[in-house]
Amino acid sequence: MATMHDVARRARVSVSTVSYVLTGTRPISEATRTRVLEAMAELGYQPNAMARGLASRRSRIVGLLMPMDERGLGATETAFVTGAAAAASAAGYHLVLSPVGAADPDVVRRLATQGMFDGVVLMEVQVDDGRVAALQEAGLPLVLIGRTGDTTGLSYVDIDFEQTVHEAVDHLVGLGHRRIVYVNHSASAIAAGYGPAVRTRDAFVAAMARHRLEPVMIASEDSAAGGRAALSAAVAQVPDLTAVLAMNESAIFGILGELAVRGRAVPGDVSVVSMVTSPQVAELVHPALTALTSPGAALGRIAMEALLRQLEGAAGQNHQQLLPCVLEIRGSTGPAAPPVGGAGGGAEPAGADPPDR
Amino acid sequence: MATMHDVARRARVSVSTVSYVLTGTRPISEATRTRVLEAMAELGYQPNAMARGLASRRSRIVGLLMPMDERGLGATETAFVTGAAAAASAAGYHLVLSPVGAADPDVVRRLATQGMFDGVVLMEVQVDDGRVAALQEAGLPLVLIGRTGDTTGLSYVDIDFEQTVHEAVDHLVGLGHRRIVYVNHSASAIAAGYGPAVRTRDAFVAAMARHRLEPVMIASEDSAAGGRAALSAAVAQVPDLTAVLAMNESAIFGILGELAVRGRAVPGDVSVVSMVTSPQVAELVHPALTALTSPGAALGRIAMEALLRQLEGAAGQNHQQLLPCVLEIRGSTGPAAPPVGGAGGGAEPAGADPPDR
DNA sequence: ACGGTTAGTCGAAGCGTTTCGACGAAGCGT
DNA sequence: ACGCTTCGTCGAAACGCTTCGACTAACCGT
Repeated sequence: MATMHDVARRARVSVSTVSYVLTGTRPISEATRTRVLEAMAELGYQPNAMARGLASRRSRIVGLLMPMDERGLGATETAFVTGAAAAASAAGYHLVLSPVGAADPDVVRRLATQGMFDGVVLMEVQVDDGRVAALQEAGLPLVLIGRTGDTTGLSYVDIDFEQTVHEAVDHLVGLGHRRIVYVNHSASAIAAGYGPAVRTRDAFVAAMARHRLEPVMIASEDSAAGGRAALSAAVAQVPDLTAVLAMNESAIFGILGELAVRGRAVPGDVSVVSMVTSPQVAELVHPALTALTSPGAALGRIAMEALLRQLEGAAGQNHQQLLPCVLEIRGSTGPAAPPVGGAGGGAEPAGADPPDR
Repeated sequence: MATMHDVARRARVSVSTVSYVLTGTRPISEATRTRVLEAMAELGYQPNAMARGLASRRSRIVGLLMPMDERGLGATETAFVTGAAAAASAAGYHLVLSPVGAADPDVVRRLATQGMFDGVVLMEVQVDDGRVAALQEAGLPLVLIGRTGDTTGLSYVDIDFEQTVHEAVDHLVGLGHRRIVYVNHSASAIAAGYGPAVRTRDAFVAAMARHRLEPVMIASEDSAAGGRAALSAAVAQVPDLTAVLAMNESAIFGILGELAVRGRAVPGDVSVVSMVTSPQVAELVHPALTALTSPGAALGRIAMEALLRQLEGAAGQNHQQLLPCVLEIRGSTGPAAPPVGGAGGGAEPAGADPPDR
């Protein structure tokens, strides 16, 4: 590995001159500049990242802090990561992936004071999140994906859940649906203050109220089995439901499966809308899902860009931005079935059509 | 940020002593050790990662090099990443995610000579991959996930595709299937020498030959639409096929959908086996998919552990390991339909739909 | 009682950069 | 022709750590 000394010697200049050529912090004559550049090329010189980091107190490394449990990442989270990674790499920064549980602010504090990160993006933020405080105390530039309850003085990007839910509900109500059930994330997620779960819950209540409808929400585990159970619970509670709104990308398939088993056609008998879903997933089933597709990669990218801006320029103001999911109407929603003839729990006139999907 | 000097002063020892306490490279008396430790605790001292890296020539950072195109990562690749990240973090290493296209060895070379990485794991290796040579020239410890054509002198872990395909074929043949079509990745992936695509193709030919059956392979784009097209092509070519073997996690849902549309029941008329698939995905559809589930996280972990071993101990020999996918029989396979009588036997409980993740 | 180890500690020399203060040589206005 | 900036360059001091070569005691066997 050639060092700056080697380059300096070969170009017959001092080390500092070489440094100035590299960083452009001081004027250098065209003549020496090219001489230095040539020397570098000839030696295949690459500046040493550690030394540079030590001397300049800027590592050009940013951290992406996220929980990483056994079940891996969902499509949306993966999109955050790839979006952020692409943005970092494009700006010449390295991106370190750090698995940090939502519950250990101490690990976060240690990371922060190691001086390895110029700044961090924190994912999967809880409404009340100790890690945020730890990071702030450490004085580390910080951008959240998601947000805490109190966001004053914080930079974040997040999905606009309120808007997203309203759009979903409006779409269904516009089709004539009145008895709409919302399948949220798990009860434990809600209890833990998981933002998306909590915010969509509240937004759903508000959206339904606006239409003078009664909001029924079911919490569901994040799995197909959870979805099946949730749909059963939904039907038990609202036997004549005509639409299901789901936030839970994992549960949605269970919901569809259970609907098929019960002989309720989609969208003939029941319309289904999936929120915060990727198009690939929505296209997987037949009929394809009407969905609110999440701007995952965009969020990751925007968060990273905001962080880098904070690192480069004036550490000035915070970047706070909400991006709604966009409604993409596909085959899983349709006009509400006409007012039910029979009452109660009766099965449906699913009739002829086999419940294939 | 407290430095070692501060700790040393407070503990009334020299800087080097503090360092020895930290690294354990030289014996330190119990008395001073505790004195130093106390000083650290009181000051909230954290060693500076950059300085340590510079002085010791070991950054404790490893790279995970992988292509990251727009469409993001599949479930299997994501599992590699999380597995590797967990292993790295458990060993006190940082993991840098570097998006590098399969086609730019120069970017890789630059990364390698920057001295930021102690070693790297390279994912999505092509059969003939310039990046491997670049990394080797740079003398950087290296482990592959996947493998090149010639693996002498290389460390890698990979899925045992040969074994996996044989198991899949044997399972189907054991159920009496004779006309089996294999849906592979896209033609362009195969042409590019994408290992999984190439190796499964060859293994499929071999496996079928062993049973004296004719191997029919269809290349399919990685999407539901691609899967539908592939199934159509398959039926066109082998109208009375009784089983489909798919390698393409994205296409599988299109295949199932198209099967349903054509009124072929799964597994009544056609059995379906999905290879290199995660249980979550397999469970998404109804009936759940018989699948060969990929040991994704395990591969990531093993690769990382092999790399770290190489970093710590003797840079000795290479770690070369193949892990087969394990067959998990679910509802999508069954006995072959009796020698063709009529076609459509009636409606089916078709099945299928689902998602990714 | 004496050279030879060994345990425990220190001081200083790096590691490869950045960055600060200096300094000579031009170039400027007047 | 005079001081004054500005330009271009240099040397040296950090940055916070690891590591090497000493050095001092205590301990060993003989």
